[in-house]
Amino acid sequence: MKTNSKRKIIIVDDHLLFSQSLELLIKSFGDYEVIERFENGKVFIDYLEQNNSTEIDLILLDVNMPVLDGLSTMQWLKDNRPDLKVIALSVNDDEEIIIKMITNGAKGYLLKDTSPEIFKEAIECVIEKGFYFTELVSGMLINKVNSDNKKICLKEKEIVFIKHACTEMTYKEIASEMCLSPKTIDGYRESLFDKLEIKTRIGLVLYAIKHKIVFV
Amino acid sequence: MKTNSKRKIIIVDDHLLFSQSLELLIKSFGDYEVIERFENGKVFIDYLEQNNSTEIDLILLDVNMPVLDGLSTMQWLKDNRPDLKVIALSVNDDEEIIIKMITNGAKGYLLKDTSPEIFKEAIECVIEKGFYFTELVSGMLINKVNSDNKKICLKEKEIVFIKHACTEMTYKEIASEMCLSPKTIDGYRESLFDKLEIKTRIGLVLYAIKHKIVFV
DNA sequence: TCCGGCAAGGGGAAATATACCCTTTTTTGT
DNA sequence: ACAAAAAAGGGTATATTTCCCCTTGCCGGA
Repeated sequence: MKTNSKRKIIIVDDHLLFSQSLELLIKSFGDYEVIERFENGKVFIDYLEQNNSTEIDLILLDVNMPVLDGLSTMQWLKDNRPDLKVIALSVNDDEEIIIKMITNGAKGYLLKDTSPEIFKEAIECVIEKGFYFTELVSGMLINKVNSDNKKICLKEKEIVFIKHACTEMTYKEIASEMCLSPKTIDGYRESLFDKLEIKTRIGLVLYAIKHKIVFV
Repeated sequence: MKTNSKRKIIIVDDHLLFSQSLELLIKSFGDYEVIERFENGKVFIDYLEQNNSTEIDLILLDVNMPVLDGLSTMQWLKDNRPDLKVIALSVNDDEEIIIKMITNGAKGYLLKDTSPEIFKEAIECVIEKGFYFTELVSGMLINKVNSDNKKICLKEKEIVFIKHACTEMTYKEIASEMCLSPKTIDGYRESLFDKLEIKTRIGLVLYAIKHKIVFV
């Protein structure tokens, strides 16, 4: 199966220190070569569009990047190059992101505090067998399919309202900002309190921040 | 000045992929060797206490680590080993953290998306001249000394109150929780609104989260 | 030592803002 | 055309915010 040429890997990561260092690490494994490095999803996609016939064995994709992040890049890959194998790399173990990366086709998800040995194993595994999941990730997948039935879904208007609720505006001001009656806003509030199992606007703010609806 | 032996560097970073890769990068520069790597501040300090006479030319210290983070480690170094030169490494440019790292004696602060060339320059500069600051960091330092006069300082009771305010408790409940009259709580609230230039409890919650008084 | 100031803790009262419940009108999808 | 949402209103009870005042204790200067 394997030819005498080395496996071709691409790194997409905005942390230049990391990506350049990682290239050295990968080289030290012997069987691999890093053919390209990109500092965000945008330049990587540009490259793919220019060079759509290049042979690529594996992509190491950082999740947190400027311009075009790992998730958006993964979504593009799912639609345009589902043949490419991707291992997502990230510093955080945010369940939501991990699930999304995998449902968009990532073949593995590694934290950056993974040991080089595991890392090497993951690369080999994805290239040979097609996937590699750590216990952390498998656990999340199982956890997800079990709790997927009662997922809370917020409508667009509700999201807008929540964002406004996370400011010092009064409900009355929010209503006029959204061109709705204060009473309608009152309705949004009440149904959200019910849905999210909270009792006060403070609870709503905490929920919004925790679930990354608003950023601080 | 320089002997024929290489400069001795220690890396403290929980991202094993990064730290091992970085070691390779540093080696590739030629003049340096990584004599030890640690995965958090605690094990690093343990090492220092066991080997207090080891010659160390430079420490590369990650800011975000489990167990004992970069800031706490820096504080320990300031008190116990102010002779050691440290370059802080981080993915985020949080002004507060940067300032704190530097006031605790860090000789440089680099983002992980720094290019390897700048990185090499920073290492050389810190070892030879004693410090290296990027424009980003210098800008923050200037910005800081200009606004340092009106620094907000919160008292312990106020902090406790703020933490309670970031829950769904009413002020009355907070008062009884803190064994104070609701009126006293009202006084805290009013003076904080004034001090922090906010108008509502929502503003207080946002302030608390932004300034890491409470965590979400 | 006395006195003024100041900070912490507490109070009254009034104006808004929030929260909750229930009903009516309008839109919308099919 | 009809049921289901969405939008809006009425009314009321609490909570929050604002403003001004009072006591007590402590500390530093005259």
